[in-house]
Amino acid sequence: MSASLTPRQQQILDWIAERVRRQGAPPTRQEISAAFGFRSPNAAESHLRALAKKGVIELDSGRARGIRLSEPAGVSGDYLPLVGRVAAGSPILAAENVEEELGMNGQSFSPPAHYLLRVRGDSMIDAGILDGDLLAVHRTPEARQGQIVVARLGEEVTVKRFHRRGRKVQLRAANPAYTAIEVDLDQQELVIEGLGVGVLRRW
Amino acid sequence: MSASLTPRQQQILDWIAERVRRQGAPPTRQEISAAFGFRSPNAAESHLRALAKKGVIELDSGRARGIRLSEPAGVSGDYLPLVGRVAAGSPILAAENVEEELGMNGQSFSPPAHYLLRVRGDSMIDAGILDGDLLAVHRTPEARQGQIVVARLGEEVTVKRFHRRGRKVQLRAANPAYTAIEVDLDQQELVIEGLGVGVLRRW
DNA sequence: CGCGTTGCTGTATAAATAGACACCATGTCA
DNA sequence: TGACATGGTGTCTATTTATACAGCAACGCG
Repeated sequence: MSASLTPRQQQILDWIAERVRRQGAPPTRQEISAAFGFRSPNAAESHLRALAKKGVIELDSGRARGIRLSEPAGVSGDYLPLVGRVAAGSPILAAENVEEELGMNGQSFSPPAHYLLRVRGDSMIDAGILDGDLLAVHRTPEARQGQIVVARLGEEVTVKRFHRRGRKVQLRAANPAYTAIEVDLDQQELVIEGLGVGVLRRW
Repeated sequence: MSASLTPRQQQILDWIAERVRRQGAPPTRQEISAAFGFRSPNAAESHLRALAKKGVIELDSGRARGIRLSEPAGVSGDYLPLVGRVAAGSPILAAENVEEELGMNGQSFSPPAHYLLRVRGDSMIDAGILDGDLLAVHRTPEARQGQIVVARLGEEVTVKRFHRRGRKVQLRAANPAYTAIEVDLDQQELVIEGLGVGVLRRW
C-alpha cells in the first residue's frame, strides 16, 4: 500500500510525530527546516509532499501547521487493540484486523482482557451486548458452561454462550429470535478463541 | 486544583480538546469564533486568556495554533475515577464517592469521559445499560434532546434520557416499567452533571 | 542516454494568524 | 459606590506560515 520511506523521510516523519506528541501541534515548514538545519523552508515542503504522496501524512492546504499523521503513532503500553471485522482465515490479532488501539489497561478486567472485538448483530442483546459494542476478550481455549465465548467455526468468528454435553457443543445466542448452533466436535472444528470478560460501548 | 471554569469556559475548553484529538492540531482564534458564532476573533482571544489564567491551557505567544492543553484534554491522565454511590449532597467527584481508579484513558470516548459512574437498577435496560454497569460520563451542563444524562434532582443523582419542552424537562427511563420524571424548572432545581458517552461492563 | 526521484539552496509573496486597541453590557463582590 | 470578571462586537496590523518558482547535484532505471 504505502511505499516504504527513505531513511531521511522516516527520520523526518519520526521527528514530526515526536513534535505532535510533545507539543500538541504539528510543526511549520520553517520549524522542520530549523530542526534539520535546512537553509530553505522549501526543503521541508518537498519532504512533506513526498510523505503525503506516500500516504503517511495528510496536508491541509492553506492552514498553518496543517500536517496530520495518517496513523497516530505512539503505542506505548497500556493499549488494547480493537479488532473489527475478522478477515476470513486470518488470526484474530493479525494487523489487518486491528482498527485502532484504545487507551485502556486490560487489567481493568478480570481475568485480564487481551483485546477488544467489535460485535456485529443483535444476537446477544439479552446479555446487554448491542450491535457495535466492543467485547473485551481474554485469550484462552478453555470455556465453562454458560460463559460468553469468542468461537471460530470454519471461517466465521462468532460471539455466543458456550454449552457442552460430551462431544457436542451448543453455541447459544442471547436472543429468542435466534436458534442455537449445534456443533459435533467429531465432525467440525471448533476453536475457542477467548472468553468475554466485559463490554465497552462508545456513543 | 485548577480554579473552576465557568460553563462557557468549560464548553470552549472541551471543544478545543476535541479539536486537538480529532484534527491533531489546536484551533486558531477565528476557528473558535466560527464554531461558537462569535463575530470577533477577539472573543476567542479573551476566552483563551481566561483559560490560560486559570491554568488549564498554555499559550505560546506569536505562534499559529499556539494553544497547549495543560492536562491533555482536561483529563488527568490514564486513569478514570469510578464513582459508586453518590453521598447525598456531595459533589459527584468528591473523594468519598470514588471507589477505584480504572486504568483507562478518557480519550477512548468522544467527547472524552471524565469519570465512570456505577448505574444502579434496571431503568435503562432498553438502552443496553444493566444494573451494575459503569457509565462513562463527560462533564458538561449541556444536554440535547434524547441524550443520556447524569442529572441531579435535589439530593438524588439519576441516569435518564433528557427531553425538554420550554421550562419543563422530562427524564425518561429506557424501560416501560418506569414512568418518566417530570421537572418544572421554575419549581425544582435540576442540575445536569454530565453526558453519558459510553458504557463499561466487567464480568 | 534521458527521465524520474531524492535532497537540497534561495527568493518571493499571498494568505493565515495572533493579538493590540477601543468599546459595551451584565453581574458580583466588598 | 467602585473595582473587577465575564462575555461579547469591531477594526487594524505585524508576524507567521504555506507555497509557488527557479535552480543544482547525485543516483538508479530501462
